[in-house]
Amino acid sequence: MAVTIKDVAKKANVSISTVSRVLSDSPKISEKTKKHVRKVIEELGYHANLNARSLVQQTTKTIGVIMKHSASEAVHTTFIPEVLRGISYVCNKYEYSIRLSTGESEEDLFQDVLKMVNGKQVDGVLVLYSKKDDPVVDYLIQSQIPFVILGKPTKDVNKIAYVDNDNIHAAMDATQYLIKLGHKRIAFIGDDKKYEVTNARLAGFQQSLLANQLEICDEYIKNINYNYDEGVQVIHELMSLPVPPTAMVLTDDLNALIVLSALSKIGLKVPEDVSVICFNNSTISRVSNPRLTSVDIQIFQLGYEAAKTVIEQINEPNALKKSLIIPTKIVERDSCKKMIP
Amino acid sequence: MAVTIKDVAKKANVSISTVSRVLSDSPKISEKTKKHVRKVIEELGYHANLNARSLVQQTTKTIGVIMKHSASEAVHTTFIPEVLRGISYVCNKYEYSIRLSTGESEEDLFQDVLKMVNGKQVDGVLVLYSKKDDPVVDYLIQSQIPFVILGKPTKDVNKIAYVDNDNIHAAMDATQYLIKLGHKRIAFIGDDKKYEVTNARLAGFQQSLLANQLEICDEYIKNINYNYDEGVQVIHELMSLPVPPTAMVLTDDLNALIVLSALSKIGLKVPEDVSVICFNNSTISRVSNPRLTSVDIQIFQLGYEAAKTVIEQINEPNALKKSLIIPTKIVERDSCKKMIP
DNA sequence: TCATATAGGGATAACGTTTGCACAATGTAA
DNA sequence: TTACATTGTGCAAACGTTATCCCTATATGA
Repeated sequence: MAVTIKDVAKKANVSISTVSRVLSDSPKISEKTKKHVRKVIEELGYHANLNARSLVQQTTKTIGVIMKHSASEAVHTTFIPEVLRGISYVCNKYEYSIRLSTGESEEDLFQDVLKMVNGKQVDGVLVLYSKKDDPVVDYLIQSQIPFVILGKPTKDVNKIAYVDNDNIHAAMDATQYLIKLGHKRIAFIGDDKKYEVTNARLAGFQQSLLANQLEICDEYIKNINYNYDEGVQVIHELMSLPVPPTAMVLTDDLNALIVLSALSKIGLKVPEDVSVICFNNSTISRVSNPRLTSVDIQIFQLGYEAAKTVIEQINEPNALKKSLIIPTKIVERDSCKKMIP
Repeated sequence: MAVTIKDVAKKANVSISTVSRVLSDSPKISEKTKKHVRKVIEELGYHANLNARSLVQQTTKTIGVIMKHSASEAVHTTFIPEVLRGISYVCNKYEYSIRLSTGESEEDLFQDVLKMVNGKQVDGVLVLYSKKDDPVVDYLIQSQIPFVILGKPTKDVNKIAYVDNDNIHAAMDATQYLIKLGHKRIAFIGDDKKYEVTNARLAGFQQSLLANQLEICDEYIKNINYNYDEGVQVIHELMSLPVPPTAMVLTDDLNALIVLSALSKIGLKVPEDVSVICFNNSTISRVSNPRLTSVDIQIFQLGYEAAKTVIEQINEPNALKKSLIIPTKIVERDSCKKMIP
């Protein structure tokens, strides 16, 4: 059996209250006693049982991190490790730990969240995606637990704390970037339409075209679900159009990698024949061939701020549900080229 | 305040023991009472406090997953999401949940493990890497907690349960594959030498050369740490050798992607000028340009089996510390070519 | 001298469960 | 009728902490 506070108390010849106070470095205990108790703790290799502590303190020092359900194609993205890195960084700093959702299907995921929250296993929750009619978010609101969404909520925007990029603007910037290079026929290739990011970016793309009096052509709007064959198909459709696009906006760099390959397969060169700009600026953008001009959404920072916001919400549950917009920046590399008129 | 078992008991006019028994579907309770209590539970929206349960049952139904420390470059790999997917799958099935390590440095990581294990927050631990002189593993052994390593332990192989590929053999296969295509000058580019995988693969590579009476040339052995510039540098060094290699074995497909770009940068084509085979067969291999011939190490399966083994160890702590070798398979794509003599 | 702070630490009631034991009510066998 | 299982339920002791209240010296001030 593990060594408990009682064992320490007995061996140190003090009460368990004293040991507990030493643990929390209470000023009510003399330095002498502290030193003595600490020595015994050391000797016995004692470590507090955090479940017991959670039980009485009604707090777990743990946040629940909800990823997309694991059957989703999007979990392959380099987004996950990087955002986790940002979250870890903060959690480590504030001495919080992470409980990860394991749901395979959306329903599993929901049950998982239920268990975490109702089971009092977490003090707050961080949802790494945003989509319409998400039962998870509805439940979180109702449960009153502190939580933040990484992404823009689809409703109750004022009641929910969130951390996001301004994806509409970012997409406008990206599109504008291509337009400035002289491109007029620009395609948009998104990923999973279920999630809000994709919609926001599409909206930005369209607004930018409108603002520049360019025609919005439905045939230029596609999506790929991180699947090679699908990518080949989409590129085929796009490039065999009577008037094919000369540039593309991609919402993810893994998809951009696919597009790069698909274009090469039909003998088209980037950026000579087609310019490509993508979102995320993850490692992939930096190392592909050609290297991708990419909208840096600062994934680490997103995770960092999101985690920080959750912890702040936990510590001040009645504080304003503030939302944070992380700036984006276009990182120019080798995948875009000026149109020769 | 949250609704507790007492509230349910009161409202249902039964004792808390009865409610508890209904919760665990004990045969000692009549169907009638069960139905009634369940209805009350539903009405009140009651859900057991899992901390309290953990405390009395001395079990958490949670496993701790230890990644490499988050400052490590390797966390960018597509390995993480995929292995997490495998782990999630199993955890979900067995109703376990995941607590993730958050350590940024190696020391942080160690403290994190200490906290998890000593704090009784997990029933078992899954270590996602293997390296020499790892205090984490030493501690896990000493603490007697069930744990498994994903990778080959550097010592105490018989006392530690692990799940791994046969990396030596896999590397031999990969090398042999190139040799069969007629290559005689083969380079090896690993990643972080700190971890055991890299060493095993290097060993396999060298053994294969030996077995084929090919010279092992130190200048052909390099490594890249998921960094573009480093990759460019390494490729430069390699290809400006008096006798440059005609083929390469890479230990990671993200690194292979870098190599692809670096080669292209100096005007060399894959597979025409240089053949490339890599490990992991993650999404990247499938979508790069050219698509990479890759050793499929079955990442999902690794995660799946590792998690399953931990849970088995938890349920039967005295069972043999069995180890599992997940088979590998070369997936042929477009990055290797027969040498024209 | 007495009254009164004050510092240091002990007892004990929570926290929300599970579970071994006791026990009442009912059924069954002799 | 008595004795004894059987079935269903309640009581209360754990689990390992924290936190509130309380007590006892000793020091301080008048």
